Amino acid sequence: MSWKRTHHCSELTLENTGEEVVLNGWVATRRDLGGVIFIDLRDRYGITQIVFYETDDKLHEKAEELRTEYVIGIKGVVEERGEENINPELTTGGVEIRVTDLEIYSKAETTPFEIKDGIKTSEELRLKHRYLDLRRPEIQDNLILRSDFYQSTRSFFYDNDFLEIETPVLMKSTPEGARDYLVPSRVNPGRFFALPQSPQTYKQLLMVSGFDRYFQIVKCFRDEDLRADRQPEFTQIDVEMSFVDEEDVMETTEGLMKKIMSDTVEEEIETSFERMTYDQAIKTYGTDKPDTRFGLEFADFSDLVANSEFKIFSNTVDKGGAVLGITVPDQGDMGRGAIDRLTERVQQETGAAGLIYIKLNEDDGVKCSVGKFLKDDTVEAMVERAEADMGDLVLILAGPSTEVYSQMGQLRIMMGKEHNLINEDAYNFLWVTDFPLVEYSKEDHRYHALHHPFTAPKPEDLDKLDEDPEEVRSRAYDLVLNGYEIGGGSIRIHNRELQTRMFELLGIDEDEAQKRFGFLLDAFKYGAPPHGGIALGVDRIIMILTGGTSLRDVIAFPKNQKAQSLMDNSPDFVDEDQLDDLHIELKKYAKEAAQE
RNA sequence: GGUCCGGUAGUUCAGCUGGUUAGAACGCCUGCCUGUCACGCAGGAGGUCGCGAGUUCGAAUCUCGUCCGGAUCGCCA
Repeated sequence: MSWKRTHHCSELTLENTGEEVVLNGWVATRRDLGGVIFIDLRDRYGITQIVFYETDDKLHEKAEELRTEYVIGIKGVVEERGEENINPELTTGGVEIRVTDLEIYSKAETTPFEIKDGIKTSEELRLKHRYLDLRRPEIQDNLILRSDFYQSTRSFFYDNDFLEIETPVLMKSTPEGARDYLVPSRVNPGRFFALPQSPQTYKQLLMVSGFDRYFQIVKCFRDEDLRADRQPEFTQIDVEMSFVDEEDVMETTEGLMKKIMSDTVEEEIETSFERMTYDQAIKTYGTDKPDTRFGLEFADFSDLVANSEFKIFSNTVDKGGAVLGITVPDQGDMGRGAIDRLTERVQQETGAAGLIYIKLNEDDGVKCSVGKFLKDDTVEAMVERAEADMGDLVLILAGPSTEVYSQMGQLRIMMGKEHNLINEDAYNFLWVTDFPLVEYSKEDHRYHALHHPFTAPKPEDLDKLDEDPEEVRSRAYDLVLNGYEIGGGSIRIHNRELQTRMFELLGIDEDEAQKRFGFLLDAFKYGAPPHGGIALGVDRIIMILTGGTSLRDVIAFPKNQKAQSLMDNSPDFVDEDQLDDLHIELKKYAKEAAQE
């Protein structure tokens, strides 16, 4: 039996002085001074110092047994600490509990790592003993914020007439897009369910059913390789609305984010968010998810150097490529060695062929690394366009358009981080709009939907759908926060004919379309409202709000880079019987692995 | 699947031009200590140097292979 606690560990203050209390918790630290033993008692709310005195000899003797991470209950009296003994670090720092009775609920072995913030232990060890890692206050705080986030989200949607409707976790596999996680069907030999990459088709069907405004906090699954900001199972806020256009969805999303920011991190943010077209984003930041917390926007020198004698520049422009520059402030005095190292790094990390620069400093004036091939007034014009001042450094890359923008984008981020140009306290929300509807895949020799096959094209671009599909813009929008894509959505196609045309464009013929998405096309026959929506990445947003850089710190039980759970060792091999039930036979190499 | 980085005490790391008994800090254990809160002091235990092979008189150190972890590219509509 455990004693019922009267308070938690961050509750007691001077106002409670003299009260008899019961506390439960874990021993965080023990400071045994001989005649007196101090214990920091920890629970998820905080820490309270409890004290054992030698004069209570039996109790003191028992207290000497206490070790880190023992789980205990104590009865005691709240006492005021002396002036010089107050600990300003703790909310309970003005008091301590003079223990009158002690119960040890559970002893603990020495933990593989210390239960405290800021540990340097490998992620492997932390994941293996995740239940211990989750005791650490900084991880607990992340999950507490996550809980607030859910609360805030539900309250926002409830207040705005949205319905929370669950969609199936076992659904039809749609090979379009990411790889599906498959679940075999015992009752239907040879058939498989897929876990949803997103409830996309279901939420559209809910619109057809007339549910008008839907949201769901939902797990999604993608069987692709992992990154620090990518887990195989992740959580989305999935939203769909009928009789709306882009503006309505964006406005709703902004309202949601405003409330979440206020409820979780107490930031009162401004709406409406900044907007930028896809084209603009690529041309000024080299990415469709620009981090606008710092400048370093691209300057395009292509026209200035098109006819220059420097062949790398003129040839690049001839072939339709671009010559781009960014101005790094106050780095005009960068030495030769540093620039060489930077060049090598840029080549290695971005794949750029080389790095050209213009240095502006008091000693050398304006100095371009390829100055002898360029006219002075060309360099001057470049400096002017780059808006570079004395003391600045202009970094230049040249190459095919398909590569140079993204390379420059990477270089921009590299410089932003290296020279501390990023305002870490800022939350920069940004809408990116006017995405291309499709892009051509050289690998598959066909067009791929940039967003998904249900995204509506812009009406004014419809006439280009057949002869110039890559020029067609879509009614899609992405929400970007501090350089992370935190959400994306679109106005959908609600017309059967247009949807069929779209499938055709993507190389999915009528039969195939009917087989894969027939249910959706059929639904559209019976009166589909215009509709659109968005999906927001919960894990990523929380990662940003908690100031982290890894999704693993905001998910209670995450997977490692190989999509395994190190704690419970999943995925794992299963019995032959189980496979038999599922009508599955392993390939030879898989069987061998299973037998090891 | 490719590239890069790492694997030495419970933890973080040092040792790596090959050479006596593999070190430090934190943690852990024991003792002392009545005002600590990173308690202090004294002492102590703790190692398959990821694994396998090779080179060598001799390998933590060099070579190859392999396993494990991470970052990144491909991939992620």
